[in-house]
Amino acid sequence: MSDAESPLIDDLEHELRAEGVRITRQRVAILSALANSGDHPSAEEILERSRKQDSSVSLATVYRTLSILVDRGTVLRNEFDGTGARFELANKPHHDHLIDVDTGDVIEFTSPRIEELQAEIARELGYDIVDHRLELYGKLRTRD
Amino acid sequence: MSDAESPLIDDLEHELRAEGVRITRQRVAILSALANSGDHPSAEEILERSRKQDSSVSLATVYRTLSILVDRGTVLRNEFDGTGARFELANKPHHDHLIDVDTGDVIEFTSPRIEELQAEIARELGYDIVDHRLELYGKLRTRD
DNA sequence: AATGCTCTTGCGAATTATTTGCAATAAGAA
DNA sequence: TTCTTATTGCAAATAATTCGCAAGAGCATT
Repeated sequence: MSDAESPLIDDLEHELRAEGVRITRQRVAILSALANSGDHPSAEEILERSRKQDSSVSLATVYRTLSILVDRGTVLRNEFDGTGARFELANKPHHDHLIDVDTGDVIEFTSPRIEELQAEIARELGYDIVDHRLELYGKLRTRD
Repeated sequence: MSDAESPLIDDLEHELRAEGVRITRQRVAILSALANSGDHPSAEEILERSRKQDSSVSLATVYRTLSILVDRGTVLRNEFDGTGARFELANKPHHDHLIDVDTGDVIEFTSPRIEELQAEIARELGYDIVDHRLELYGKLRTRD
């Protein structure tokens, strides 16, 4: 059993260190939890998952670390339903979300056309977009 | 000085009454506050504004009433920045929002093209859209 | 207008999600 | 190893919203 981390975690650590962010056990555990999550975990879920690697992680540290990572753009914060934020590593290309209102499942999608239209609309209104949020809430189409 | 309410409030009252919702002083005051607001007030702001008409309104009642109105589709709930919900009467045609990140101003816009694309994307993923949220966060374009 | 059944209200306490103060601890440079 | 300073865990503090409950209205009926 090696202690070797994944190249992804390794890269993130180096980037962070380069910016003067100290690499603590807890932060590595949190980054790992995020890196190993294919979904969009809440702070509470990230706490549970990172504790498997380092049981000393506390919820306050999860929040503090997420805050740093979100500010740096390393992590994306989403607020899908209004019941707490959900996070994901920002190592994938930009995408928006479709939330299944029945199951809570989150599906990622991209639409360059929509992005273009957004920029166009903002431009017409005299603005430059600094961020945007597009969420579709849907029900699985059935043929009952 | 007449006590006559606006036709809008009047209509809303009738609709609500028809659905068995009791029309209380507080509810009328809250509806008026919403009807007279061109912006997107928070629950706290709606409390202040409705108290001008009926000083007995409490924050709990504002929330309870908003909840009823949102469920009925009479009022729309937005969560722009994550610091509390903002509400607006749903008597205007559908629109999305562009939030000025510097001033907090909210500009409404519509884009039939984006709506179409959203439906198309959902359809391709096997879903029917039941709701959606599109928010653009922008900075006023300047020529400094 | 008075009655009564039921819904609504105000109040304060309870929740939920997140942030903060503080003393103890650990990173990382020397 | 040592030292300086950032980071941590814990518990208490916030912020936004919801809830329990007894008192107080709606409104359909008389």
